[in-house]
Amino acid sequence: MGNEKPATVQVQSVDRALAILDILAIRGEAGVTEIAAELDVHKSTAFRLIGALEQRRLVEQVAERGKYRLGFGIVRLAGATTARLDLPRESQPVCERLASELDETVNVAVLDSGQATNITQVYGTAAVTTRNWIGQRTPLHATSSGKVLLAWADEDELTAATDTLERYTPSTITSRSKLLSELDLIRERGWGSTNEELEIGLNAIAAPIRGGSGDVIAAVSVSGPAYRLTVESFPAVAETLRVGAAEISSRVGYFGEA
Amino acid sequence: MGNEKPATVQVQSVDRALAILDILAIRGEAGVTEIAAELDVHKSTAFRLIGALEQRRLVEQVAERGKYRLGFGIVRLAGATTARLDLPRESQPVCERLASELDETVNVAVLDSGQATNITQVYGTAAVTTRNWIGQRTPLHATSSGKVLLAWADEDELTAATDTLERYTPSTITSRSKLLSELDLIRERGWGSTNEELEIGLNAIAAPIRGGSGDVIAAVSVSGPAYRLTVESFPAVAETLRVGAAEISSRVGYFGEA
DNA sequence: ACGACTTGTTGTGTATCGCACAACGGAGGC
DNA sequence: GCCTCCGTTGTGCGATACACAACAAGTCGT
Repeated sequence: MGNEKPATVQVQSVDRALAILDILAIRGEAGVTEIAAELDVHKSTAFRLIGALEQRRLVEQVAERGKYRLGFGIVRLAGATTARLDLPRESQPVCERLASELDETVNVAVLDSGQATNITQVYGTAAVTTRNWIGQRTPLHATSSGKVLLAWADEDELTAATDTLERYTPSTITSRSKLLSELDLIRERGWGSTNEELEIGLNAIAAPIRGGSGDVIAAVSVSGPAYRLTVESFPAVAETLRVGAAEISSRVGYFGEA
Repeated sequence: MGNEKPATVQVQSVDRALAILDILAIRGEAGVTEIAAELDVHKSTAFRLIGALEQRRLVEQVAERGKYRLGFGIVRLAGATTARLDLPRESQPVCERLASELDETVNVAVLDSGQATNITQVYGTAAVTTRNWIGQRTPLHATSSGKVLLAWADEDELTAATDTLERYTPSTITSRSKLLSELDLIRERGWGSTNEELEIGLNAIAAPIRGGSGDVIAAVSVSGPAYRLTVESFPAVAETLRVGAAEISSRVGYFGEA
């Protein structure tokens, strides 16, 4: 955790405390000794840091002298953020309808420091489904949401994201020029897709969600196994998705042309 | 901000950083100098602390060299919390229906370190309405939600909350024995109310929301001006609210008797 | 029932790091 | 063009975060 040197000067103890939040987000719950090991600090250090988070209710103890988990202070802070929190809330019912209609997993993701972060997820009814993506970050060039977010990203974000393109499957796009062509196509037709580019057997389609100012602020996607979500079905599924994306956009304040 | 001595030893810089999150939650956005003044630290100190939060995406800068606001890292952490995040999400549609049906502001609040914290709010249609409570904390003894949460609180929470009872209006209950009697009545009939106890002209009614284990985890309330939400209307409104509370309870996993 | 082990928690001295200070660059207003 | 204010940066120093030692409590095996 501490082996990567941050780009900017930062406050070590604050960074450690925030790392604890990430650890608890990933693990659900964890004890002092576990967290100390993960942070590579003494357990008394971890204990004090957890105490500081506990004081502000960002962390709470599950049981007396037991494990810790994220506290309601996180939700309280999230509740106080700007309308961007509306996105998970407003997209939820639309995602439920899309999941029901398309019978596959539906996600909403936002661009967050060089990766796509999933904030909403609704499963289809099939037993064979995708895993839980919420809170997880996925590479931009190898996901349908990521490509859509890149298609409307600013120059800096695009440059940073196309610096190195990691290959995940034989189908992953690792050529910058090929990726840029694909982004042109996405902007033109209004949707993006991946065909076994992140994972063998996994396909996905995504459409842009716009904010009040018309900028693309998120992407809604549907994903599923390639044998169900076939390439031939992409245009039809994309059309349904674009309707849903337009509805989410209007719910968060975008009333322009969709 | 730093004038109250915390009950437990804590990490000063971590506490300051978390205080910044609270400042940004309250103000929406703030600059370095503003935050420094609020924390009573040098602006370079504030700048470093903000930088540490920015590194972890809990804070982001609105514009280059400009003000800061809470970042998407908060939502990502919130998205990773346990089912308790479901409460805002699951209560939203029920609150919308209740607001439509009762035509007053509907809130959901949880007990959070000696106060009621509002996590969901839906307005009625009237032009005369209440202000936004989300993320804000209200005193337990002077709000309907607070009383309901107290009625089912454990002994420690109850003792702490009834230590000093601040008077907000001539009607505020400031007698501990009188408050305890009121809590008995609330448990008996299943709802609580305030009649101009927090603010002149403001009335409210609340009902308990139960979690999977049957414990009371939140309260749903309706509030409005006293001339509309009259004391005579309380029992009927309370009944509607209890139905809504039961529905929210079942949505978050409570299937016992309601 | 008891001993061993592990974990959470606490007191404390010290070295590291958070801090304020001084200074700079940029933006905005006059 | 100058002044003011704010965000940002480099740096020395003392306050605080840290590890260490130790203790209390819970769990498990015998």
